[in-house]
Amino acid sequence: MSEQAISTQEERSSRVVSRDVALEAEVSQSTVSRALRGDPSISEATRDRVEQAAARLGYVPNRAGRTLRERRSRTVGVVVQDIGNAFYPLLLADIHRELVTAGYAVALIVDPLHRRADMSRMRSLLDASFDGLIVTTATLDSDTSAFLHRRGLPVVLSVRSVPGLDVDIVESDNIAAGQEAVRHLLELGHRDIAAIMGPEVTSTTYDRLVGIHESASGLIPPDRVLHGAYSHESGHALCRRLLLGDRPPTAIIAGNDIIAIGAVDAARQLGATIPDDISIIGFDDIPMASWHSFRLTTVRQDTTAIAVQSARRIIERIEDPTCPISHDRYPVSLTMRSTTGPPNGRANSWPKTD
Amino acid sequence: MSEQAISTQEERSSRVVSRDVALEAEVSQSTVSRALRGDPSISEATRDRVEQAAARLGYVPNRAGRTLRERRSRTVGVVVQDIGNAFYPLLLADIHRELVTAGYAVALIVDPLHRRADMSRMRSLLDASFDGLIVTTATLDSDTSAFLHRRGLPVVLSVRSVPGLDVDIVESDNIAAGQEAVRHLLELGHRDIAAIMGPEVTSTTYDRLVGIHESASGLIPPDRVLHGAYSHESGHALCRRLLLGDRPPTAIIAGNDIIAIGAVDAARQLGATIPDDISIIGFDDIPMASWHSFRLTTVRQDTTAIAVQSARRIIERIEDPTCPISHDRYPVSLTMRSTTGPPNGRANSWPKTD
DNA sequence: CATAGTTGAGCAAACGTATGCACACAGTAG
DNA sequence: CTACTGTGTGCATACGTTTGCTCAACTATG
Repeated sequence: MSEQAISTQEERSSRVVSRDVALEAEVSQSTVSRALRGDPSISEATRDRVEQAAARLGYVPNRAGRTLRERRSRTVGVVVQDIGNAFYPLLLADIHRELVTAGYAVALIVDPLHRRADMSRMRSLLDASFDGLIVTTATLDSDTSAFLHRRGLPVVLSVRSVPGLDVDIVESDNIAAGQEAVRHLLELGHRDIAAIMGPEVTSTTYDRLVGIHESASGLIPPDRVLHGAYSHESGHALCRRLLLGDRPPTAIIAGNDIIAIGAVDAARQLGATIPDDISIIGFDDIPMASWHSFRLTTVRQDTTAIAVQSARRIIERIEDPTCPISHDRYPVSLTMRSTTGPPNGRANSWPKTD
Repeated sequence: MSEQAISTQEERSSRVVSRDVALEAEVSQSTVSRALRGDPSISEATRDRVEQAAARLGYVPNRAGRTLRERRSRTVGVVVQDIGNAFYPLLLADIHRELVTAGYAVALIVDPLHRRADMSRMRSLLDASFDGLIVTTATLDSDTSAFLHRRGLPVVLSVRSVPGLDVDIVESDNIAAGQEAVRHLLELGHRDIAAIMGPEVTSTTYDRLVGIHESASGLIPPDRVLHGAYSHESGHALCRRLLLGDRPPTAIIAGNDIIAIGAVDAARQLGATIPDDISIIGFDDIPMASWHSFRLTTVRQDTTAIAVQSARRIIERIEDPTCPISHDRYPVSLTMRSTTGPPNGRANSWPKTD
């Protein structure tokens, strides 16, 4: 009871709690809560008084207290694998904007979730810090998302999917994307096509390959399909290997734009002219693809739409856990630029440099 | 008291709390807490029993509860302006790794903090969600960081700084960086140098310009210094303006690598040869700078060191708020690649295309 | 004037955790 | 056999919110 004596005005700097506001406004603590949350059962006069007191003291409600009481944190975790990859920041920015607008905070979880080993870090996702999770790192060989989901945590799989899971999924029509890429190259007259894809365990690579093989009808044998990371480095190295090999292809399908740009760099480094000597096509259409130095032909995916929808889905699922599972698959579209063209008949004039 | 009857085994899926574990292990709730936190006053036998019970039930401590009780969230907020900018994901990845290793969670705050207007969102940073903040968006004209800091929230300014603030700062020696860039160009023989910088209100641009002017000793008049966003687009547009203007410079200093690459793209688009017709130098040395298509000469800053140090500083400050203010300034180094060379005497052969 | 209805605000109980303090029990020394 | 140290647990409280319920004070109505 002696605390009342102490709490005057000078204690503003550190932590002001609702009881302090209550004292200042000469009401009860519950009235402060209600007034600030806009409860209609509080008279306008009281509300004013409370709001002014709160402003005077610089009160801001403690999140942990609210979370504990409400049993919801209003925070969504976004799991990303490699934010160094230009694609993810893009996605993240849109997801973030959407979630913040809806009143949710965003926690970033950079993580090699796919490794089963790291259970301890996975556990920590269950500590009720998050009302839900947007997972962009799902892999076909991992049951992580399934595990989280089974534990009752709302989960949305974004960009990548896992089949046979009763989880919301937001992705592109990657099979169509693969088909589109091949169709474009076939129309240009290419018959000798290779692919530099991402990890086999990602649905993006898997589905795009399905589409590729569907449209190429046997034209692309398994040994023409290489796998690596979704990185510039990988695209560079694997393209180099292809071009320096026995029988260089006339066209390369890259697993995404970053790989494609790596491939472009490797080809140029070897003295090849794009698209005359070698055509290269990517997926995604990240901003970089349109830069003048690349002008990359690519199968565009609507990243913004996926981001926005992922955010909306997770919110929907959080607020009504029983709503029906959804599977959104967004259409893709070919964006023609300057890295693809008809194959030339002549013998290749490269490598010019070693 | 009747709850005891209900809580058997089946309630695992949703939320298991420490009291449930207590019942399962036949100890008190406090013993569960102590056992799981490794309190030495708990006997090994009991600890084992508790741990097994916890495992059986899949218990994971509730973060909000702990935060409330401990009055610390073990969460650090990282404020970023534009994660679409390749530089920030890079920084973020390192910061994230470091913080997570130290047991802190990372919250991403993408934010135009510099606008005074948006006080409401700033307030929410004070809700005790964060034990501290790493701010990478500080601008010279904003008192946001000062405000947060004055409210007792530990703050570290990373990458960008604000002078005259008693806040920890981790940045590069940007004045030296500016000097270095100019020195390199002067040594190559350039006398007609222009600059395409970032926003004037950022310390990075400000300091680099200070260094530039110091070393150029009047060689670069104010009208040769352009300002824009730290973006490819801005670099592209401003470089184009320079090259199409009355008296194109022989060299351009770009505010960072993204701007530089934008400039490179613009120059190439106009048919200029780099570095023969125009030399371009950037700052940062992001991975992209070394890609074969650019091979950008740039003044390297040690992003990883800054990231790691920022993380360590904020932790230090959180755990001992009274420790002395630090100001780390990391050295930079010129990385010579292929976008700079001696100016050619000939009349420019471009623009070749309109 | 008494009673019912309406409005506005307070009391108190959670939410799940960590921890100071009390205390029971064993073992040793007196 | 008593007293006295440890050693290991449990009790109870506090962290800051939100909210169901109670209740006082009015106003309107019979």
